[in-house]
Amino acid sequence: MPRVPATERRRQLVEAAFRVAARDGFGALTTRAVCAEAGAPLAIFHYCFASKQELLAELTEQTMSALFDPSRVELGPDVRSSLRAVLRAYWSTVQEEPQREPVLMALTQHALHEPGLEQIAVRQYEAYHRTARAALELIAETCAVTWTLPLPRLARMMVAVTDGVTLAWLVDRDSAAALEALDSFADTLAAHTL
Amino acid sequence: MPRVPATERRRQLVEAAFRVAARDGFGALTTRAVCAEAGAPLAIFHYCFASKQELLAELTEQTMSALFDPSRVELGPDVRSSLRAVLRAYWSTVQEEPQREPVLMALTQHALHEPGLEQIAVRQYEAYHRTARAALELIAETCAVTWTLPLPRLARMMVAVTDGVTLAWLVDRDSAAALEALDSFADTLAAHTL
DNA sequence: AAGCGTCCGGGTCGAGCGACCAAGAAGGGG
DNA sequence: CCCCTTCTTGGTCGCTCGACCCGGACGCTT
Repeated sequence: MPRVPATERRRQLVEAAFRVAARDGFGALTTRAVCAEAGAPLAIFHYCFASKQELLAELTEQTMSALFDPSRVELGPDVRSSLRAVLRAYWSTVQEEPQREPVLMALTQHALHEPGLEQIAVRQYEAYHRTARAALELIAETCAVTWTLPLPRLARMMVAVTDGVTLAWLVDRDSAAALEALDSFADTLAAHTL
Repeated sequence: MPRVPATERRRQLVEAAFRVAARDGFGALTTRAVCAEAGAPLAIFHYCFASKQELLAELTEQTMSALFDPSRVELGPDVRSSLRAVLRAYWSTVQEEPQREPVLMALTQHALHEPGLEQIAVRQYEAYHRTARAALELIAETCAVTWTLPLPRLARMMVAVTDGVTLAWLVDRDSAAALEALDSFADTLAAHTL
């Protein structure tokens, strides 16, 4: 084992944890599995992290930071095509890294029932809603329109759409149906502009 | 412990399992916790179930059977109000038994990564889509309209809406925002009629 | 080259897990 | 009445888990 600074080791372990959770499921995410995946002895773990919870918190943050960025999407000329572009961009990130969303969902699910981790799920969804809101504001600005519904509500709807479509896809892996649904949602949401 | 037929015991254990999962989270759903909740000795478990997986399968089936039934919803005069009625009826079942959806979602999540349980999640979502489709057909018939999108796609959208809204609500427990989102979705989906 | 803070790693502890067993109690049918 | 199926029960096995300890190796500083 090469000698490596602790912060770097932490990063390695977080990455290994992601791979384990993605490949074998959240239930298989044990300290032993993480260390084995990282090719490190078991005791490394509690040298780098005070507890497993600390790893989970960092794993969430790390995975969230790779989140979809709406400001890099090339918007269309009108609201409808812009919304499609945003949702399709989200979807392409899901397809590119099909493991990220399941891991994030499992982390949310886990955090909801784990004392001391609840706020992780809350911050996760605050970030989702912030992202959706930013995308909506960007579209309104670019296409020179105003939304006829309160922005927070539209943002919630958009997060619900992406979450819902993703969840169904996780189960049946019907990518075509997922993309169709997202496109149709883009059309329906576009109706809420003036 | 009173003497009780095995099938009845199974039912008791499934109910106890639901209470444990609802109260303490899916991670706390152990054979010991279930038996303790049912007030039964541990060995009862493997007398009634061949394995823990068998309990989980039955728990899913049992919980699904209490699912929302769209045929009992009083539809409105037009598509928009009918859709609102259906979604609001779904939401009221969520509010009445706020534990059911989290348990079902955790079961789905677990089934996705557990060999031999994957088909449970698939059947779960087939049931969801069937239910949504039935509701949409009922609305079309009652309001004498036709949908301008393929029924399977609309059904998928509806399931995505309910799942997405429910998921966000599990995190922030903002019931008002959830209901607003559902109402707005009803309005947008109603646009897809001729 | 000596010293010291940083990092490695084998080994282990107690708790909790799913699964199982053998013995015993209940109770209905012959 | 006894027997035999059905159900109950305490105990325990083998395993994995998170957490931890401590001796030792590294390598930078002085």
